[in-house]
Amino acid sequence: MVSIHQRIFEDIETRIMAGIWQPGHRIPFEHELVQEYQCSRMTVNKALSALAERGMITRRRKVGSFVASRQIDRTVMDIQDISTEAELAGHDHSYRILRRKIERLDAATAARLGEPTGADILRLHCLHTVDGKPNALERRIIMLAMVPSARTESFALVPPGKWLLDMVPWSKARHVIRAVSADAATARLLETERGKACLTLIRQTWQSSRTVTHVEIIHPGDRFQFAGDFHPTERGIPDQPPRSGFS
Amino acid sequence: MVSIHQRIFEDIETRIMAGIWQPGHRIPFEHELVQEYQCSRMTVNKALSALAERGMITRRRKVGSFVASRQIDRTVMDIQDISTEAELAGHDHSYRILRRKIERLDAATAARLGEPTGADILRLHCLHTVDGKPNALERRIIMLAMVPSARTESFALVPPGKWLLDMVPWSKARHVIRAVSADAATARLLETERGKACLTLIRQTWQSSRTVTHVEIIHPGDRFQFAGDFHPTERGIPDQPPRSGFS
DNA sequence: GATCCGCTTTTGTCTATACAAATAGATACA
DNA sequence: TGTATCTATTTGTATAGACAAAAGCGGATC
Repeated sequence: MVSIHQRIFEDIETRIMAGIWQPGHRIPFEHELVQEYQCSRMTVNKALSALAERGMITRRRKVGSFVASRQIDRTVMDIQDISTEAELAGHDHSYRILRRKIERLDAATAARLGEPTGADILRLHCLHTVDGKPNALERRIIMLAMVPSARTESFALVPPGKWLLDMVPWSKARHVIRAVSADAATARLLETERGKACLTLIRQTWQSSRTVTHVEIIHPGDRFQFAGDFHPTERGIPDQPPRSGFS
Repeated sequence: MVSIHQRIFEDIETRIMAGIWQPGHRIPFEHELVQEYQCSRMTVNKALSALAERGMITRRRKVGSFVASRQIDRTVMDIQDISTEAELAGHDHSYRILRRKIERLDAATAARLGEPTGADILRLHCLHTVDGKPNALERRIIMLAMVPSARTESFALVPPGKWLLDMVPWSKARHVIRAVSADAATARLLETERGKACLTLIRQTWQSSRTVTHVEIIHPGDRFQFAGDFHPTERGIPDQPPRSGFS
């Protein structure tokens, strides 16, 4: 069920994480692990290479492999975009523009975005469909001062998110995830009941302190979730490489 | 000077970074790359495995390898223990144990966790309060085989999340965020209406390949959100961990 | 003592082969 | 028409053997 190289990896990882093998400790040589696990050197090598890749150990020819310096604990999660993910997973994704209008920023929205009232914007509403079912409602604001070419773009062929990625460099993004109950209009579009729990992702993207775009993506709670794995193995490389006489 | 697997890795990486191969694009099969580079499949496999490890491509048997989604769609958020998070944001946090019981894993839950039925567990339910208002309902399962000392711990002084963080090393965590409607019991505890949209964070933590704990934290949608900043770096985890908190 | 040379150990890479696991697609069957 | 089974393809894992590269070590030489 669990492969040998994975088991070796985990055995060593566990000992490092549990502090049984402190930073600087020499890990058994490949040929010793070959004896211990009764497998080939390539298998051991794969496990140790993976540990080195993750920065948990450092390896030096003729010297050996050593536990790297202390770990930095971080609990991080990554969030993937549903449309891209859907395509990758072999699902059918399509979208439809519900609204496309050039407006001026009203005071309330301007305050929310931290941009001046009256700025030219393009307001876009899209409905994303995965395998024939409505999966997400996208409500986007594009700052036309930052992306003038959006003024004439129809977004008929390329979804706005993808188009913007290719078009505009960005330097910062802020994400907010919240749960909201669907209002009547949203529920109708997403083909769900009113009041249904929906997962909303809000993303605002800046290019050097000026907003490029602000997007709100609303998913029905029963059709979407964010998921991600995390390995707490960010380890620094030791400043001075360990030497043979390390105690 | 540069090894073959490294060259293959870099060739593909370059094409992905330059956008020549867009997300979703199929990467040549291993046997095709073997032909192209005139090397063995193991060498190609090493390169592609490394790309998959880095999250630049996804691989599926019988199907092939594909360019993964763009980095902006794989944003990173950090998720902390509730009490730590509340304290950081300058809020007053307290909690109350609603249930603390040693049980055996039933078949359904066991399957969900990927652990054997009948294993000894500690089931813990906590209600977290922030600034006097119920903020989160925590439903936790601790595998007693992995954390024997939890059997006698009362969790009266230290919240279970924090206690476990200090107590048990972990090597992998999986997070899932979803939106759910509150059932009657949940709504009553969280002092909200039934059917209210709630944000649920599910986290399963492993040490090696064995589950340490599984926790479900349910927040009322109007009192909580996840938020995080993200700055683009090279593909991978950003230099500075983003923040997360209330607002 | 200093320098160079070669020996040895350990990791790094590569090959050719083999079988296992997953699964899309085709085929047979109820 | 739907379901079960088979087949072919692709990735995943493992092996045994080989040579290369890095580097510590000791010895020979100046």
